[in-house]
Amino acid sequence: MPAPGSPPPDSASRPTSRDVARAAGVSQAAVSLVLSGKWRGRVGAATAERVREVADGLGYRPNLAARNLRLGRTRTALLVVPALTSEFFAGVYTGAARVAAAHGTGLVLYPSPEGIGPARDPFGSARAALDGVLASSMAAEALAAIRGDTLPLVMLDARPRPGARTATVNLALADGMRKLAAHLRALGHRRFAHLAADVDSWTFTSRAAALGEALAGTSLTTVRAPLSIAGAREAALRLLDTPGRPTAVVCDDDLMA
DNA sequence: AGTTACCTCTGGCAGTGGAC
DNA sequence: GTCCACTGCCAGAGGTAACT
Repeated sequence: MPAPGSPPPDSASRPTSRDVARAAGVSQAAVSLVLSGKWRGRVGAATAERVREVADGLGYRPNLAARNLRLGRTRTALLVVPALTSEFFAGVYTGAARVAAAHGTGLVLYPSPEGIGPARDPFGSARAALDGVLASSMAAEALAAIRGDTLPLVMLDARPRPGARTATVNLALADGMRKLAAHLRALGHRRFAHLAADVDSWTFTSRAAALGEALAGTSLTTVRAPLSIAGAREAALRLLDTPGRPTAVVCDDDLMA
């Protein structure tokens, strides 16, 4: 019998549930039930208390690799974003991580070095390391290397794919543009410019279309600019230097604004 | 090339004791 | 003797590395 608090002699490194079982005088299965909180009705209260005490004394921590192996899931999800230069993505991560934690799942952030292009698999075998993938402002096709055709995928701010096994959460782009246009019109603006991000993605294309529709019948000039402060500034200066310059400029992104 | 060990979890089942 | 609730154990699955 090992001294309380010290690992049994045959335990080469960290204690296992088998060590706890041996020290507590119960089966390994009973240890599993107690420590996973599913013991009521199957293990006596006194026994459960003893198992917990022994586990604490030995410093037992479940082996996550073995648990993942047994359960076939890792309680880990990956959030892929095309960049970390925008506060928007920081907000996405914070919110997603909070909700994931509330469901007992960890969230790993992966700013893809390829931007919105096809993302590489950061794990080598993401399908074995993850339970699911979340992606913000990226096309589902760009995530093929990471998720294959098996990992669940939730897309944020991306083209909906009817029929595909993919959930999509989108902003109310058209409604937002309508409200924005109505607000600017109410302020008396009649000449508009759209400082559009020079990025070929569904969200920016959709925003442009929605804005065009909302401002139909007005003077709307669209200028494309790199998604950066310097690029947007240069494009805006050019725009404001033209005759009949716009009185209101709508930007695709906070960075450009 | 085939076998074993690693570690955890869980469905199914056996043993025990109390009530009727 | 039968039924039921409670308690705890057995067996097997899962991927990979080490071993035979």
